[in-house]
Amino acid sequence: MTPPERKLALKQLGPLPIYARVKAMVADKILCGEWRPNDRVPSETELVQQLGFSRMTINRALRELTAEGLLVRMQGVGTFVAEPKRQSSLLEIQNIADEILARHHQHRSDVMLLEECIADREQSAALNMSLGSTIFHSTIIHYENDVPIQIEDRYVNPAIAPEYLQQDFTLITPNIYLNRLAPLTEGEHIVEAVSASTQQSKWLRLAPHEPCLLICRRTWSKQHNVSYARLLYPGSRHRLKGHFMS
Amino acid sequence: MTPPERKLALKQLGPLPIYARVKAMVADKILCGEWRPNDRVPSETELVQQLGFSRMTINRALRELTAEGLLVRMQGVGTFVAEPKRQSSLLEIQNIADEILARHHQHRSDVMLLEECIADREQSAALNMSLGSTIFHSTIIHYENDVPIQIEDRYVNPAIAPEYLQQDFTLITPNIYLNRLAPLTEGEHIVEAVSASTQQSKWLRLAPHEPCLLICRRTWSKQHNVSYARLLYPGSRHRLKGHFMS
DNA sequence: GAGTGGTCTAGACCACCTG
DNA sequence: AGGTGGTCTAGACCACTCC
Repeated sequence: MTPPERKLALKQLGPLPIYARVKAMVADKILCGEWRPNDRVPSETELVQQLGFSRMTINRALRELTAEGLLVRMQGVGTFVAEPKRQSSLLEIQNIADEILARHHQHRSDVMLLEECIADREQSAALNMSLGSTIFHSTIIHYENDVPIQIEDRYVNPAIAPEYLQQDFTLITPNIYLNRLAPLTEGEHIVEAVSASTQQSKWLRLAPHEPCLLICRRTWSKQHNVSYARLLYPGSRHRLKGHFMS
Repeated sequence: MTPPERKLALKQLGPLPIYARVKAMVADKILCGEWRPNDRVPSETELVQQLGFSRMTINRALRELTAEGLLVRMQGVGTFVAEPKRQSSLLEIQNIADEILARHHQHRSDVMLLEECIADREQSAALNMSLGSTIFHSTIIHYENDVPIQIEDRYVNPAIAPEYLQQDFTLITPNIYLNRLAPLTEGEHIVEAVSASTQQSKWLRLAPHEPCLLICRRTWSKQHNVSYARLLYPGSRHRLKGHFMS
């Protein structure tokens, strides 16, 4: 690709700021395997010439990718693709339907809500969108042998999954559906213990004051923020387990 | 402090780059409590005038502090001190004292119990010892700035740490002590949400029915099972966070 | 409209590494 | 010496929020 074409391609990537588009381009080459670990990445000067943006902008893109662990930089030497990180089983994104089937139990889900909504502060922050954007929202109850085991509240970036509201989530979980559209490359979990609301208690058939495990999971596909899920489990019916070695 | 003095103070901070010194100054004011959560931080323009550096430099400092979670910024509104987060990594075995010190807070612990006991079914299974073996047991409350944040119930294999009962665990955490004796090579976490007992509620100063996060952690050193810890956190005062890439 | 943060530029100087 | 990343500046334009 000649420099002007490359610049054009970057410009077509959407309304993202330039540094973000440069990040996306570089991350893409790394994640799709075109640039392999320990490969040398073009220098800032080269990218300035190739892409036609100022060095500060290129520098910001590469600096942030370094902070995110995709690149390694050495002053006086150059910029290189980092070795991929190890992953932990505790953090595996598991599809709840598969998890239940693996226990040889039956999985069923009820879709309680499937709507367009306006992102509030928490949701917009989690999806990295501006406050008041239109996003998709689903609320689904998952059952294991007819015992409710999870309430899945999911907020989805409509740019990634424009047909989200037309899906039948009793047949396919949002997790699987989204993974087909945009294979996830990155995720973040926050786990905490909370009390359930009255509505949630009813849906999960909880004993009074029964504690719940709340897992807030944000997922990315390449540089795009795909969805934000709040998974609520009855404390008595679910645990998270993880194993690691050093 | 007048602007010239402030700039001087920053210059004396050492050979760090300017943006890092600005970060340190701002972080310092937040962590020492001079700027409290939700306080407004001077705008970029104000800092440019007060400190005499260019706006790009100030911007980088504030942007990185935002990424680190110390600040929250809203376009058109301003920059504010973020609510402190109490969270730890899902992946790493962290020593709670270090974790608290990393937040620039004070750590203190009370030893409530330090005894020899007979392993019950759960404990013997966790330590892979026979039912009825003699094991060591400690119960310690950890405080962050005098707020109780964790009850650590730990069961230890006496073969690995014969002097366990003679230690002063207000000076060194069991975690560190054991790690020195037998560096851990393997671990397992089980995370769940539970209610606290009456005694635990009292120790942690919990509101009625406040849910808690329970982390049961087994650790190994080489082939030897070292200890089994049950870490109980108030749900409102602690989260677990994990990040991964594939 | 005034103030805020978000971004971008064109140039500059420096420390560092390698030939 | 020449290329690399690391930093800094002075100015600019924009989108956003609040009054």
